[in-house]
Amino acid sequence: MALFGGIQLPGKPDLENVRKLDLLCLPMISRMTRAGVAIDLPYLADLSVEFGREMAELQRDISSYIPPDALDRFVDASTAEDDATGRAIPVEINANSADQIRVLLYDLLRVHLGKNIKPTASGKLSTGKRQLELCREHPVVAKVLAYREWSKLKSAFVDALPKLARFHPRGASCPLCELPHDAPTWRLHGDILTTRAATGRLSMKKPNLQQIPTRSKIGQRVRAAFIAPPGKRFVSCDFSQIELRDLAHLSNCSSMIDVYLNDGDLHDDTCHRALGVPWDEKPDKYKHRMGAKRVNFGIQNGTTEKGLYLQLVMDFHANGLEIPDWLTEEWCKKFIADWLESRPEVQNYFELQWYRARRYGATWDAFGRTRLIPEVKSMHRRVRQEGLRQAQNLPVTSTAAGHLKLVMGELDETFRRLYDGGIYVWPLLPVHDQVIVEVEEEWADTVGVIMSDCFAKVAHDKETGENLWRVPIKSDCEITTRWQKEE
DNA sequence: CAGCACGGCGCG
DNA sequence: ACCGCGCCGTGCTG
Repeated sequence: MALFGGIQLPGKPDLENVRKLDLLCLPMISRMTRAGVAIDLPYLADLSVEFGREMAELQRDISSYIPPDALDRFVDASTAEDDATGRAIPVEINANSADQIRVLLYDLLRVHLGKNIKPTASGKLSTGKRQLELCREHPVVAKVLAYREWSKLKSAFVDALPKLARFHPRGASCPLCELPHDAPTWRLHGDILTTRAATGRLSMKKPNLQQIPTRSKIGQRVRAAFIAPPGKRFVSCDFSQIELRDLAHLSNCSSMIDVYLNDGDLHDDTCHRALGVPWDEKPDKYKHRMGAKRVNFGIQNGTTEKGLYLQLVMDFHANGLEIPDWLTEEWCKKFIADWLESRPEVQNYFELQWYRARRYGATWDAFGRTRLIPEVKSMHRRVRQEGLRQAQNLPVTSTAAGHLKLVMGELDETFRRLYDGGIYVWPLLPVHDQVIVEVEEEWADTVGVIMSDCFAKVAHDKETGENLWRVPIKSDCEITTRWQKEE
């Protein structure tokens, strides 16, 4: 019994097995780092100008809400000198400053009145997104949130990425990346770190290409700056709901396993089981499915009713909808309780992790990767509960991370064979549950099939072909010219 | 000027 | 008071 590379499923701490797993993906990581990914600098330059204009306008709008008698609280030192000359001081709030936003929203405009705004660690009222979403009635709040989105995307990506790009000169074999390319290009080569995350995940820095925007409309425009060079395609393959499939397997939850065996939809299943939607009715996209999705993904992290509530408030706003009457913290509490009650094996499995954390001071995943959890012995309740959530989360996240390392190891071998046959596949990025490669257009479909197949068989015994998981593992594949959703 | 903590937020 | 990361700007300190 063995997976690719002789990896075992010991189900108990196993350092040697994990060492082998971690070494498997190093060759591909080395190739990824050297290849880098091409980026469209002129396009980003345009975005920078446009984003800057949007920010300036919003900053003016926000500043116009400052009460006249409070203007002096927002004068910064560089403009204050004008006072002596008797000229009018141009007062603008620095919308990047949480302190200034806090003063404007809470001290001056009192937008939080009647709302339950929680303080941050240091005791000040939080101006975070989750809190501001509760005060959206006041028009200035929406402006602040909009400003934050443009600002984040501009500073962290649009303006930051070009500074890290390296120039690749024209050449049959570029000395930088060893990648044959006809046109000169700029490419980003982030460092891929293998020993950073407590969960065994890979992380990335300078830049971290695992955090390139994708969720928002504007984010998609940033992501479009990543391009496949002329004549090439991106092939991106990801596991479908791998963490939920792993949770089903690890907890041996019969109802979740049934859903996946029948190629069903877990979110709909949750609507029926925990929300009481009759089995012959189709769940409503917003009333049922949105919440079901949130709980399905949140449950493994020990989400609270408050957390779920705030999350759903944000979901409704993101879809331009009013908060419905039935959405309360009480409702969320019952939802979470019903979820766990209808899937008792999962509740059981979580309790097993808590037990391990308390008894052994550690939890471990399917491959034997172990994480110490000293927090569970803390004097402080908050810290203890933090430890329990970590213990609960680890096996799922860590097992899923192991799956990705397995496919990276196996694909690297496959790609080397293809290379010998004249097909050049260049792995570019690992993104937690997916691998992105660059390949000549004519081979994109072939490579997509090869990758999908490798992903789907990640848990198969490499000698017998038997699926060692209690659920089928599925994958999705996309072929694109830019790193964004097509059309 | 560099380094740091903090609040905040991008991704899975 | 939802897990895991890395990175931004602010505001303070040495």
